[in-house]
Amino acid sequence: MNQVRTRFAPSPTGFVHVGNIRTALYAWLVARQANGQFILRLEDTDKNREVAGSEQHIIESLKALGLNYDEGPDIGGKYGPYRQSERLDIYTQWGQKLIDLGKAYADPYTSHQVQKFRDHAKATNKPFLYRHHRPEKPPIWDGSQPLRFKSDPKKYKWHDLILGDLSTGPEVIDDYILIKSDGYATYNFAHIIDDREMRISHVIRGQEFISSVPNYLNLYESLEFTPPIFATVPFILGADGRQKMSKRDGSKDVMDYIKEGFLPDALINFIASLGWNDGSTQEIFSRQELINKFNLEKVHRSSAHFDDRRLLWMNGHFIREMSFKDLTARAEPYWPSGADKFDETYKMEILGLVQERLKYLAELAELTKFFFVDLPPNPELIKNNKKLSALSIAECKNLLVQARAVLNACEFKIDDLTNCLNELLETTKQSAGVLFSLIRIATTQAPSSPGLAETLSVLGKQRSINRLDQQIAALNPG
RNA sequence: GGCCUCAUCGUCUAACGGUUAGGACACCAGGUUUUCAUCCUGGCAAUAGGGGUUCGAUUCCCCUUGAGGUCACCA
Repeated sequence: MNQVRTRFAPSPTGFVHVGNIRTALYAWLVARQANGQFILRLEDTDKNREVAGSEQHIIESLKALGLNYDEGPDIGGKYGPYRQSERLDIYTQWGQKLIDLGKAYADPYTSHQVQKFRDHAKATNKPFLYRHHRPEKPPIWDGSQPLRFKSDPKKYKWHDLILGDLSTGPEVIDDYILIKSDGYATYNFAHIIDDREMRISHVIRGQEFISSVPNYLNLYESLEFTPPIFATVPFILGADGRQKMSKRDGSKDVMDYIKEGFLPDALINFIASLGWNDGSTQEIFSRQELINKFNLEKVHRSSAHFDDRRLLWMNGHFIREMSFKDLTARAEPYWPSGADKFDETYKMEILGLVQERLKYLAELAELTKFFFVDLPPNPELIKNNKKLSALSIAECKNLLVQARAVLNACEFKIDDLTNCLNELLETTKQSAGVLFSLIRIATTQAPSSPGLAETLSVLGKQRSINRLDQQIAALNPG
């Protein structure tokens, strides 16, 4: 019936990490599933913590992941402005209304005095409640003092789509600050006004807010607002830490994952399944499947750990599944230096060989370097190779000389190469493990490569023979 | 300390109160004529502890333990 409208409301204090982006993703999925709207709102009411460039960075991150929003600070919308710093007069009006209702008052204490109250509470191991110090005759609010909510402590029971039925006693209700002495509203006030004015239907946010909900309920009542639907998403914890993932403990900027060549769809799939599952054993979901199947009520109540290894696997899976055309476009920025001197056909052949072994696109450079530059022979590669340990340098050299002769007489098509290599196995009486390792090292100077025949075929005859010659020349027995 | 939340393999997770507690990642072993990767097969590995309720508990209730959040003129 009612239009579904969800929002992502970050504060511009830096980048967006995986924990943040998950609440954004869930909100986005809920909106898209219901053909509703997804809104970006910037909670920039703390000038001290603001980090320049954050807004752009957050927008860039959402776009990179394909989490498009219908209304936001850069694109506007029917219920703007979408930066809280531009909505100050709205908060002031509602603040004044609360004063008129006898539900808000000016805080007469200095922050030093309040701190003393707080210290006392702490020293006696009691939770701090400002309302125990509520002034009897507060001054007229002139904007220079903080404006506090005059709470009405009582028990609350409410429903959370994820956590279920929740309840608290009156002891958690307090007189909190609505508008700071610098004129900016606090989150606790601003988001309630904005959610109302922006017609937000579902408030999807992290667990850190759960203990504030009863206070919000108290304010909704005073304002005679119908509360939105709540969905409280648990934390994502760091890989080995138990702490909530945050910017402090080194959690990565999602843009870093994008830059390393993690695919948006893989990232979305991975993040969505961190704490959500449709009840089946399905692991891989397309974006559309996620939209169709996502359900807030199936989001876990417990927090999940972030495990890169699973992300790596999933990203590799998406890379292998993607069309070659898409891969070509995505891979473009990741070629090793020097690759631009080669033609597209050559690059495409190489990309075809490595598609199944890329875990993230930034690996492309390292994996394909030898296709573009002649690396100097590295004696360590032969020396450290287990299969080659039984051979002397002279024997290696001899085998390579024979290989060079046969390959030099070979057409460099896959079939021809396979035949030549098989012939070589018979004449040299070597196992494939030994012979092919040797040739592979000589022609690639890399610890690993795609299959030998494929690699040689793409490398081409001249380059391959040259490299064999180089390796042979570098092998000096004794 | 008060209040609140959470608890299945190392990790992500499945299981109308009835399953040999399933799948995936990772790891280990084997296979697909070299390596790495892919793919296939197999293996290792969990219901935090204790009480109830019940014919029967991973599942419902209570306690304990452990973990996290919150008690800001931060969000």
